[in-house]
Amino acid sequence: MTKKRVTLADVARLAGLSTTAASMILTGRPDTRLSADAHAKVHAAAASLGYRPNVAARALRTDKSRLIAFISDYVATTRFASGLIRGALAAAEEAKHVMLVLETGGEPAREIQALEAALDRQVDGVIFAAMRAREVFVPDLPINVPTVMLNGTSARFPVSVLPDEYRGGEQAVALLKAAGINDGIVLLGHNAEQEAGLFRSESIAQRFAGIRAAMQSAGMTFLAELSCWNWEPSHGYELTRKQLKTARPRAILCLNDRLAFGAYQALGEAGLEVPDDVALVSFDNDELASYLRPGLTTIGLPHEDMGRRAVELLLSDANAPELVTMPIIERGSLPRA
Amino acid sequence: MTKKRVTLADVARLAGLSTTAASMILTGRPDTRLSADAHAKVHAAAASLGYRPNVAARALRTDKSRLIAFISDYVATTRFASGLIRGALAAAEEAKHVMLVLETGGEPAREIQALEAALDRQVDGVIFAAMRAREVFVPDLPINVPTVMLNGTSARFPVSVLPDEYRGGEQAVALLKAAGINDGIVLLGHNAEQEAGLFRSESIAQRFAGIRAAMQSAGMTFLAELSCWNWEPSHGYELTRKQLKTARPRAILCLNDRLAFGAYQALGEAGLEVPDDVALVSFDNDELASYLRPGLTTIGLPHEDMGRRAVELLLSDANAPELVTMPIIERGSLPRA
DNA sequence: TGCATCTGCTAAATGCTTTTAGCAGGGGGA
DNA sequence: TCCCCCTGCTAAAAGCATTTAGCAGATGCA
Repeated sequence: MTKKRVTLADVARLAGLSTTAASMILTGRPDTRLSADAHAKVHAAAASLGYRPNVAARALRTDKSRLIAFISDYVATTRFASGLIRGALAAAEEAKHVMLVLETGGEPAREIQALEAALDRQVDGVIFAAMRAREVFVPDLPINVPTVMLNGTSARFPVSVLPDEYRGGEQAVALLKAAGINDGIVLLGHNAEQEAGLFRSESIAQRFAGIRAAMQSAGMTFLAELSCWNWEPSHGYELTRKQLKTARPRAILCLNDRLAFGAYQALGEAGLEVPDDVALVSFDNDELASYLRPGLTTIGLPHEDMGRRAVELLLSDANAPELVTMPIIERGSLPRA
Repeated sequence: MTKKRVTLADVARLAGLSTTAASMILTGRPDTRLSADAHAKVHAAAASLGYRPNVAARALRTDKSRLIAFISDYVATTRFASGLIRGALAAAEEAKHVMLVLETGGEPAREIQALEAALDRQVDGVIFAAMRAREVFVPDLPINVPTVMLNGTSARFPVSVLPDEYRGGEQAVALLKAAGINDGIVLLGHNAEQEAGLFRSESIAQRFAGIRAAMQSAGMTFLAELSCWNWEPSHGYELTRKQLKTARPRAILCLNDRLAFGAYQALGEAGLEVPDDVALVSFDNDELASYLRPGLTTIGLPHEDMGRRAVELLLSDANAPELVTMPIIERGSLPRA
């Protein structure tokens, strides 16, 4: 069980060459002058011994660890944004890197610890991921490796990966229009006047902005704008129920799928059919959206793509922020045009 | 930006002592004979220089990396079992370890690569996590660090962490009985006769076994057992609809929350009230369960606890499997007794 | 005074790989 | 013949921390 590790020296000895030669051959150096015979012998020896390099020793010498730190507030923790990790993991694997994941709960003390733990391990780069897109607190430690902000921004690190919410907002409105719905639309989750002083996140602000711009340029206005701070199913349910008592909308533009879920419940209770009586569009492409009947058409948060992109940017030393486009997931909650 | 790292030698120099002394003091060795004065000087020097040990160098010498590998098939990837990671991450952090997460999609080639990547980095232990509890394939490589199976089992590694499904099954039945429901119960998701030759997983088999044992010892029988292989909302919906055409059950025991979700939809369409017309109990405590109205009472999968437990066992060199109890999450889908 | 023991500390080896500097021998050109 | 260059390879240093073995001086005891 506790066999000694086989080291490069063992390989070299078996091959009858120096460790220098073995190292050069196994790391695939290009400009070496070692003979084909030497190559063959070293590879054979390595294979027969089952040699695996000691990454710690290599890291010590080269200062490269093929390790990426993924530091997030709640991403791993919450099923909601886990697509970010999934994409990052996949891209890291393709680039033959490995990912250290650290969760901080958004607490500064833990953020410092996480970053220190990562830096101590000579990570080749760090990704700061936020569950909800926002200005992220980054501990004030010297970081001398590439850094990218995922689903968040930081004044200190310019390269970030965010969903293109503005266009997403526009698309939601476009979907309604394409379905022939021009009025009787209720916006569920936000009321510009009531929430005037409040700020959710830059990303959500973009979503609003895209929606409003598209509405305006199409000459459309909302029948009502229903505000609530938390976007949970129960709020969607209550707000929709209340709305139904005053005027039945032709469509509901929901600011996320959980609100839409609540709206479905209220609509169902009222005996209203989706999409014929009232249509819905929403945002996020939460798992829920596909469970609903009929399925909810929604502008998806491209978490997985974003995660991928983050490690790609990290590894390519990019230096500009990137917006990734939100996919339109058409299901059955809008009438066919 | 690219300042040289400060090394132990720098600290020692500033403190006017040897690196030996600095090392001993900073690692907090117990039986050293260094003076209080020396301790103070070294700590002061380390603090003023912002010294951080080079983990690679330390790992090289000590063969300990304070790194745990979390190798899973689909856990990080799927929001479903992400609680496993969450718990593991939290426990690792408490134990001042850091977690490498690797995802394999259940593909042997990737599993080998993941394990090699982990072993190359001198991890102090590895956790093999499976999304669905099952006999897990573990690559046939020499592993000379503690290993625990999380939500799965392996003949090679005896220590595993599994949910106590048998008791969970019993509890679900007990809940029904406690609510005064003794008959008219349909089991949604499994039919013992029809699925005779089929095997889902040991864990699910335990769930069935617990249910049957409890039914039998209470002298109860099912009104019907509805079989379907995949436990998605749409199946729950269809099966429940069909059942409603022949006989209305007093209660539905759903094998997971997604099936229950589908059942709610069918019940709603039929104008039936939960829990007064028909009651439901289910398994998993999926996020969905709390969104339903009324909330779904369910026997939860204790993923987070399991994840925690896995790293605790790993770090304590345990050698026996462990069953973690499934919590009863009471919401509103059963009548109050 | 002489010897053993303790106190407080350090030199040097060690872990494994990468990389720099350079060696030995053969061939070509003058 | 002499010198230079090329080929194919290696010795040794470097990277940073931990750990073993042991040294110098002080103290205790007879």
